[in-house]
Amino acid sequence: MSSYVSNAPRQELGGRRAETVERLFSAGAEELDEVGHEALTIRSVAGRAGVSPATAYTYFASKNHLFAELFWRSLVEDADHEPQGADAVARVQSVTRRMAERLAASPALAAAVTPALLSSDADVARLRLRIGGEFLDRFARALGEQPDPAVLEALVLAFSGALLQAGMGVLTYTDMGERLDAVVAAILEGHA
Amino acid sequence: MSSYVSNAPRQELGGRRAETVERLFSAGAEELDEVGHEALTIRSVAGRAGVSPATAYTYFASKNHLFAELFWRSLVEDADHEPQGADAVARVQSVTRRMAERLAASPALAAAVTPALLSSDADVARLRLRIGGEFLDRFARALGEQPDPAVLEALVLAFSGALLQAGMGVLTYTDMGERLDAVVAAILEGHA
DNA sequence: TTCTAGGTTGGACACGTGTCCAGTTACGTG
DNA sequence: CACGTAACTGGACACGTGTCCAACCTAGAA
Repeated sequence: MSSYVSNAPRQELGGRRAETVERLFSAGAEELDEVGHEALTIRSVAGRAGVSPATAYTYFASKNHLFAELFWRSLVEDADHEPQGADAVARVQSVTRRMAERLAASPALAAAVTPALLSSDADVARLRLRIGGEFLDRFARALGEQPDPAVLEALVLAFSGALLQAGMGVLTYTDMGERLDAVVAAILEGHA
Repeated sequence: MSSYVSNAPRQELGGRRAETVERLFSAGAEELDEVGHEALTIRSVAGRAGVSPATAYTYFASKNHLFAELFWRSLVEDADHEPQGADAVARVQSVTRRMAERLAASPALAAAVTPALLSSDADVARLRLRIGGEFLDRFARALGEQPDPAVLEALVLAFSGALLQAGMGVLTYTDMGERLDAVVAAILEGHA
């Protein structure tokens, strides 16, 4: 079942609904770092938001959709942040560092989103594409004019990989930042 | 609940059990590409293997554990394959190509394993580490002596990333092979 | 043959998921 | 104020998941 939120892109949803969805988002975020994504239930989120489960389900098709939506929000929240640094290496590193920091700051969300994005849910699929696009944009902007497509792709893949590894608990999100610095440098070496 | 299979590493399990588990593996693999990982049920696999669900659960802690175990098997099945090629680039590419081919050959398993490996299940966690180790080994071997650790890590991350993207359906597994060729070349450029 | 583990079984259990829909409540427009 | 519609509710539903355990086979040793 396809649900309301971000369903019709760019179309803000009206007054009452906006409030309800807002309350659901907050409740979701709180619940998430209180009990973690495993224990979180749409019903518990609904309860915390003072709303019935049925209502929650009109906004979010699934737990995974909620996670994806929360992640997307935290991503756009940070959209204004411009890559810092003189050369491409530094700029790309500033992007990965920034993302790693934000993930480290909300570990529960980070842990939730990786599996969530793999869901076959239609609403998740839509967000997945947007999120992927956003990553791509950020790297492209950091690289500057005429980026080598293979390099750009290598960066996106390495970053996704890091996300995956961290999601699996092989890497902590703070490690991730440091490791990616080296990886970025290695990838960009010889690509002035 | 921790289950039998690969629980005590290197310890083959005895006659009767070995047969049962074997039947479960085959049934699992068949079921997997007949109905896909979403629809697959431990109970249905048990049924197909001519075994009760309770029995199946003594071998596999969960659906995810089954997928991880199947993937691990398909990986070791291919362990003897040596990297081909004169230089590091070619050798690494032969590794990624090979993996991509195998994944393309069993798309259902590929689609199943990515989410499965993210499970917090203890049995899955164990396999996850082994699998990660295996990837690392293969790349290290392909790179030859004294590989630059950052390069090695970049490769592993890019590969995991590709796996993730393909798992999300952004990439087909056949695309994956080709794209990785370019990415590998880009990463290795300037690292003789 | 009888005994005894190791394996297997059936079936009930508690819980979570997402769906559905008839009925109720709140809002803003006339 | 009254009324229609948009939003919400409650509660039942079908289904899947993984757990548990007493009873039951079955093969091989005594």
